[in-house]
Amino acid sequence: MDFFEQTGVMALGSRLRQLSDRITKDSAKTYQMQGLEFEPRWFPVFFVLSRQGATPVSVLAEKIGQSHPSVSQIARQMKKSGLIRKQRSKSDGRQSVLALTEKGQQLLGPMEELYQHVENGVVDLLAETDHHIWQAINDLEKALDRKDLFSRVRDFKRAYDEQEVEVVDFAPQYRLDFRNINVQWIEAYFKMEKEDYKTLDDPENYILKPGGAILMALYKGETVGTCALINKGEGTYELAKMGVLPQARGKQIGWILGQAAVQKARDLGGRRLYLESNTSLTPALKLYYKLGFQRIIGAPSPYERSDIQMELFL
Amino acid sequence: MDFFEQTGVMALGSRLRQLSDRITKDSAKTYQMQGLEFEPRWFPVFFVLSRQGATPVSVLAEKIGQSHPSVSQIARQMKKSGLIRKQRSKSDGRQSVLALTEKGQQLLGPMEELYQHVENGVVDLLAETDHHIWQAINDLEKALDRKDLFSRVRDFKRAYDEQEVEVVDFAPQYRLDFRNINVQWIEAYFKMEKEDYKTLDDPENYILKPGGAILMALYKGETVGTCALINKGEGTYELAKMGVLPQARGKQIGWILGQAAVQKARDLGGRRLYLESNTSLTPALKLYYKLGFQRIIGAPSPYERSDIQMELFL
DNA sequence: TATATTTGCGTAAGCACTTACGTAATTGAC
DNA sequence: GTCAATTACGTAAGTGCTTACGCAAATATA
Repeated sequence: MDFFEQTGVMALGSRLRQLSDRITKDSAKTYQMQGLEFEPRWFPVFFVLSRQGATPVSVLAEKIGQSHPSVSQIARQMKKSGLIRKQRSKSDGRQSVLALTEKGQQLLGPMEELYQHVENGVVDLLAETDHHIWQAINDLEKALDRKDLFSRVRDFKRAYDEQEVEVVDFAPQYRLDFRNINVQWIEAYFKMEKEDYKTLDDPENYILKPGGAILMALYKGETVGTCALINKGEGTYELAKMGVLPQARGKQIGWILGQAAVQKARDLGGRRLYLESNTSLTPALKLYYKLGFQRIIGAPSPYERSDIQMELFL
Repeated sequence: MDFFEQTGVMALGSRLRQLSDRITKDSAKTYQMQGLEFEPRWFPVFFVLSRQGATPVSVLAEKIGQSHPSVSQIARQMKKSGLIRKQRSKSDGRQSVLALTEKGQQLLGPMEELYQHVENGVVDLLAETDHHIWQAINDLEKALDRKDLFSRVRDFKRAYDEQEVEVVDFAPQYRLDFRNINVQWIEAYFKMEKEDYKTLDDPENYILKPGGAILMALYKGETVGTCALINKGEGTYELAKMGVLPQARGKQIGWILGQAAVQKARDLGGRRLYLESNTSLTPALKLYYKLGFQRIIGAPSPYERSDIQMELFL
């Protein structure tokens, strides 16, 4: 299986499944050999019932680490085979309590014997390995419990992306990018309004000259996002024209850009940031909350698409 | 998951599956995070196609260690997503050759980046474990390739059973067992014949006195099988009345009993063993062949159920 | 005490594989 | 060259799990 050597760890899930299938298939054969009409998937339930006696479905599910429908299905099969009995709990009418029948009890002997053979077989098998799978799985599960694989990968990606993202001040060569990025997102969700054309076509006069600012986000040197601060007087700036290209989403660019904008507003001597948005843009709103903005009511808006307003005191 | 600590290794298959599911689920999230519309199960196929270029379905299946229908299904999904192209091979009209499309090629960049993040995440994860899962799986698979789990377990069971089986000579207290075991199997497959009653009801006079022998097999002290040698004169003995109780099957009792019978025939000075059976009793015939018997034709039979005759020179 | 919420569990459907099976193309045997 | 055997692969159905959903019983809240 040198395929897995090449892919490294990307196909770990696939590989574990193959191993699991292989071992489950062999288990099935051992039951048959022992003359037992018993399926490998029943084992966890059987085991718990044999040690604990009658147990409700949900408790079983929790103990064996599977979902309750799984236990429910196993129960149906085992009941059909006459190994278990199912009863409503008297103390709690919702619970369905499973217990071994006579026939189920009779399996205990041959089962114990089989455990012994399997134990021996596995010891024999593991004697040939340098690295102990059982402990390795234990260690792995504990490590995953502490922090799952996704979170670990995500953190590495974030660190990588952050290092590739750069926020720079507006310069004439960005005029077209500034316009395009904004047109892109506005047209994706709404319609361009008169107000939009004014500022996007001539940002120097409408934003910069009155004491505002424009920031550009670069990812690996490419312009992928932008936002503007519009001077509203009395220390208030409006955070507006904030957009990130769809192909660059998921790289924390909005977050980095947003933080830079807040800092820029402070640098400009601002005391309060203000923005207008639309409740349908949930990811954007989440970002604003994360940046510290809070919802306010009132104040008339020049944008038709605005149905929520927020502010942040610096 | 202290459940698995208790079951030991019996639920290894189940446990590996849970691990696999857990990791696959996390993988799916990493693709999403990277902004890729890509499913974990596609990865092996994608990987091979990206390294090797166009490849037929069966070759892919072999390389990634899955069945060809699995590749076929993955191919359908990936084609629907526009990542691959499917073409009949020109050199072999049966083959369906898969290759990445333009869109598929475009995934290569982001994918490579993701590999890096996942690699980092996994290294981070494994740094917390004392036992290395990757090597452990490698070792385990190699050990399974040498001899699979079932064979190992089976061998331990055989050794155990053999040690629990004892073959003893007939004694008066076995008269009922001898009769019952034979009636049991004869009635399960055929009908009792007059000849049967004679020998089963009075084995001393019909078998032992004329110079024959009867062996009883005991499993953990219980009588579970029997067979008889009937003296036919001129150094020929008939192996007959051989039966093992159904609940004791799969413990090599027939084999042990058969070997003992052959040895007993030699001890009695026999030169040739002879038997009659029925072609519908395949497990029995397999045993006889294994003991060294060969099929012969001719010779009249007193049994109606006999349709095959075999002999073995001692 | 009524009512909303939560809990237990069954059914249905989905997912990532598998085996079983059918069909068409190729190869081998004579 | 013909015909049987083999090979490639698609579809269908099965397996061992999952999530989604709905109903009824129990519990919390007012």
